Amino acid sequence: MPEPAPLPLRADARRNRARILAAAEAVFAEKGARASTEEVAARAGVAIGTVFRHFPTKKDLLQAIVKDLLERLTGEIGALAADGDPATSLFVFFGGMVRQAAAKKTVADLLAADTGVELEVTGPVLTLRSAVETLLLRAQECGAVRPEIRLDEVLALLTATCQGALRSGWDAGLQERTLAIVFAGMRGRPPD
Amino acid sequence: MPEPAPLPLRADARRNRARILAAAEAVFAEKGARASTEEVAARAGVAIGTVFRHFPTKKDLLQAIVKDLLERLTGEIGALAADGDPATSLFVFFGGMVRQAAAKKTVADLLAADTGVELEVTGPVLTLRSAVETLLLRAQECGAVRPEIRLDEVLALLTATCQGALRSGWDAGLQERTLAIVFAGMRGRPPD
Amino acid sequence: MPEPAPLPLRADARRNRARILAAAEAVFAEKGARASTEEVAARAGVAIGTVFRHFPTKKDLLQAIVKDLLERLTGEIGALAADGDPATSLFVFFGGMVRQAAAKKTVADLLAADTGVELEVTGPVLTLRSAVETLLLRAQECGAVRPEIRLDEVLALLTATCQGALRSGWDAGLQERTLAIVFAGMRGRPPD
Amino acid sequence: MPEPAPLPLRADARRNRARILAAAEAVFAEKGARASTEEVAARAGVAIGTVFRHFPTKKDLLQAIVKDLLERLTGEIGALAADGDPATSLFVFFGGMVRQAAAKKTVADLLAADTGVELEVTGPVLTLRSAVETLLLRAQECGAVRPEIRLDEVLALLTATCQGALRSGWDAGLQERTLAIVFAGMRGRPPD
DNA sequence: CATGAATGAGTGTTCATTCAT
DNA sequence: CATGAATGAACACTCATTCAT
Repeated sequence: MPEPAPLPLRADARRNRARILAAAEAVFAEKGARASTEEVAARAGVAIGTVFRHFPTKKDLLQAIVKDLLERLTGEIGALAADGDPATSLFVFFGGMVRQAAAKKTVADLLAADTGVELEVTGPVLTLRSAVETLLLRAQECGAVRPEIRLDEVLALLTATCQGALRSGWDAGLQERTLAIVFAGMRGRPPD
Repeated sequence: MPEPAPLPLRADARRNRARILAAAEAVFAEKGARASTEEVAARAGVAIGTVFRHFPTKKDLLQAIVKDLLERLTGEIGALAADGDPATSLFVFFGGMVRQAAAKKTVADLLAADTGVELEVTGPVLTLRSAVETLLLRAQECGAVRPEIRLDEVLALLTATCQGALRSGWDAGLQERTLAIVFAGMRGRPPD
Repeated sequence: MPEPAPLPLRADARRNRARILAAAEAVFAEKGARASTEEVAARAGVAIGTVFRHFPTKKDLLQAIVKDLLERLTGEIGALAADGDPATSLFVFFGGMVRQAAAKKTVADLLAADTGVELEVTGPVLTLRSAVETLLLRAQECGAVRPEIRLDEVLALLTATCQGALRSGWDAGLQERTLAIVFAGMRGRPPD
Repeated sequence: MPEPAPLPLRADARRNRARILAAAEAVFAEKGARASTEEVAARAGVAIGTVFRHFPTKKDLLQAIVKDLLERLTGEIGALAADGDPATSLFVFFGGMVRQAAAKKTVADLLAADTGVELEVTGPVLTLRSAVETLLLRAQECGAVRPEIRLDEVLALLTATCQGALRSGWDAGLQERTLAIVFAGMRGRPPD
């Protein structure tokens, strides 16, 4: 098991780490995972060496971004599970994620990216899974999603739709109509 | 308009062209469009110069593969439109494509891939579109697909599902259950 | 000593040889010695193999062109020596060569070209030398060129002026004014 | 306008930059502009990447050499204009340049070379032009150069003679005798 | 003999990663 | 710690030359 990320002590180092992560998310969102590490450094306003001090390989940097993202998503789901309407929360979350995937390359692209390396983020992914599961179960309890549908299918549809939205540049209308079909499939009846 | 691919005349050249295409499809399927042209050459058992004689740039090679593939798909659809049951043909084709995407990275990955270059294959894509349209209209005529669904959504779902299947490595069961949900959405009623 | 160029027997081969030489002269005149042999073949309307059958290396091809050129020049000088005015023939020849160098890259460029290989054309060069010498001696006899000037200087000035004209793209006026200065130097008195 | 060459700040980088420039001048002087960048790197004792960090393209490297050279020449002329005898300064400079061209391929070869790319060095060239103009005007004022001769002809003769000296390998004696003729043409009377 | 496909060493250039300053 | 210069393997592409058809 890799060391659990020793937090840097000096304030400027922590600040740099954050700036690098933000820059990396922006750069990779814009240009995909093939953007060069140099560009991330430039956007972050630090030297290339600093990036590699914080993230010894490019893979580490990508993993860190994805982990951040997964945690943020898990948080959003938690909020929905606490306050949201059980019948719609799953669809709200699902739709939001797809809509944002179309804007940022990050989510879908990095989750299964064409990096040539496998990003190891199983931990955060599992957490996300169970967060989504909560939404799913609650939706099924009130009949908003057909009972035989499992978590795996929901996640499969989620990643598929994100990838599709991302890579094919759907416009807003197409996105909504496509989601409507998927949601109808999950509900087991025509869109309203 | 660039010259429409000067097909080689000599038998050995035609053989090599085919071997290169096959090798390229295999290599890019396995490692994505970032695999090197050298590797394609090696797999084809030819020297690097031979690859570039047949396909002057890497982009040309990728385009050739995609074009081949689109034409093959269009052919399959034609057959279904001729002989198949209107109510199921669309689903048969859709499912088949997703299943094959899971095996080969080619389809979805190359169609909108992270190549850094835009592949110009609009012609074959349009042909494919209208082939799919035929299946869709016929399915709608017999009530197998809800009438308000348009071609664009079908294609969006198709590419999304292929991408998902491809990039996330769905197993056969998951694939079928996911497709069942999508098909239910298109039919407007629960899966049978 | 290399074999004295075994003349090809078949008529079509001889024709091809001539077409290749003409094409090579044109191509190299236009684009310099770095133009590809493929381009020569294309311009000649033959396959690349045919070029290499006639001229086993690119160097051989360049040599052949230069030799041709030198022989043509030697011929022109012979004509001038036979019919021309002794006082002006040298200047006529000199000027003509520079003017043509400006139009064609051939002369000057190939004579000392940046080919990376030394073209071995000593024989034809010696012949050309003695042809020019005739013009020089006759010019000196009638006082049109200062007596202490030697053949080497004339040739040096000739190649220098050709190179200059060629590589720096002099316009017609500049060419004439520059030649006037050189000729004044050779005559030993101001230009008329 | 491209950024004006971000001069490196660190001492080792400045040292490397200088070594690369020196190596490039030597290599290109010896083998012409077609020598490979790799060879420059080897001669400079650095890795290939270092050359490209300092000069992002081969063209940039060539330009840097030429610019350096032009500035050095302009400096020499400035010194002559300040201290030298007006009647001889132009000839001293002209002769010096030709003599050095014979030793180094650099000057003439790179100024109008067969590089395949146009080197953009108009700025430094213009500066050099006006420096030479100073020498010319002063020489004409004291009757050492005929008044109708323009700057363009002087420069034309200069580049031509450099090219000639360079590409044909004149020996010292030939060089001097050839220059004597050119100078006689510029003075309008026989060499002394 | 002509053809033109195949070869493969070589070129300019990029970029993740290391390490001296 | 940060910096940014150095490294060098890798890549797309070219072209003189060879050789099967």
